[in-house]
Amino acid sequence: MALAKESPPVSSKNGADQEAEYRAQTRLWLRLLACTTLIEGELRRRFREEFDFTMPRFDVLAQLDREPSGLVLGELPKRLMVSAGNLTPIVDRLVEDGYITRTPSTLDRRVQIVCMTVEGRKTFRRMAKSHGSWLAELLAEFPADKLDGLIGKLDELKGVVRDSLEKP
Amino acid sequence: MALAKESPPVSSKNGADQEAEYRAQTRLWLRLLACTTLIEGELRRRFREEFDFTMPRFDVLAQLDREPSGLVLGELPKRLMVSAGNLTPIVDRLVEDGYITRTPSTLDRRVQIVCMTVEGRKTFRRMAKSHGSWLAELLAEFPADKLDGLIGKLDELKGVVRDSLEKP
DNA sequence: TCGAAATATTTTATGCTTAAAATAATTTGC
DNA sequence: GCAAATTATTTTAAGCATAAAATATTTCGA
Repeated sequence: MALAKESPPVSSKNGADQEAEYRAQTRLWLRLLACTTLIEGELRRRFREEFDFTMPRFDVLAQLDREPSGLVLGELPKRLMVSAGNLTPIVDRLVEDGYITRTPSTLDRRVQIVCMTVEGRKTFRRMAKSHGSWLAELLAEFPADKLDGLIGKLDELKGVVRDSLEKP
Repeated sequence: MALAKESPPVSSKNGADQEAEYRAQTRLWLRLLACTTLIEGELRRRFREEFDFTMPRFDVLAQLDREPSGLVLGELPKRLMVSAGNLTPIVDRLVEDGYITRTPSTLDRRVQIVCMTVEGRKTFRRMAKSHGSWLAELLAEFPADKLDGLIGKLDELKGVVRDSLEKP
């Protein structure tokens, strides 16, 4: 039913219609992407307008906020699911701006520890509060009793995708 | 129950715990972002490895595939939810590579019509088939009977977010 | 112990993305 | 008709993202 809404399957001469097999999965992906793009764009805009900040910078601070004693630099790319090279200039600037510190480990000179400063923590907490309220506002009309259900389904989705990526 | 899993609410001296009010929405956003990031990364990787192509380029072709007579250039940023300036170099390169044409309108010299070439359509169809099968593979373990339900919930989510963005 | 493999991080090249300003053409209001 | 507003598109500047190569350090193995 919902499957045929956008464009009806076209029967192929060669038997099975490959395209139709993929349709539901493709539709799911397009919806997921649309939701994420919409929300991300609005969050980005607000971060810029209200705090002259970016989401990737906020994401780094969010990781460090939960680690009072700091994090090994190499943990950040893993947790944030971005490449290591990507983080270098972002961390550079957060250090320059005084939000975090970057300290070489005395045990292993390849390793560095990044840690939020007091000032950084203060700024982060303020932004995090706004971030939460922006989301609450954007999603206000989504039925509250369906929130947990959707979260659960997305958890499941994340699990199957991750499994699929790890196995082959 | 699921609400308190990641980090338990901390009661505030000032009465209501603001953070707790936002928690469910924030969790939803983080799941959404995680799913999208996982899938997008894998699709990007495969596009590059298999076709030496990028997703933004594929997205432009996907729009044009449905428009045999082409599209006014200005329609693309709207449909793809990206800025106009963003598309300029992407369209430039697709023209250079012979996948699409860009023709100035005779009626209004500000306007240009973009249209897929025969070669472009052939290439796109080939990539689209792979794209569908990659998604089918990534999502294979997601229960088929829950697919439409999740799509529907995401449609609803998209609706409420869009409404929230249009009104204020 | 000393050369090779492994690990942590940065650099480089390329491409996407935005916002804001610039350019060019058309339409509107007087 | 013609100046001003509008519309379509490109340019610019800044930042994010990746992959691949480079650098520096440590660990491992013969």
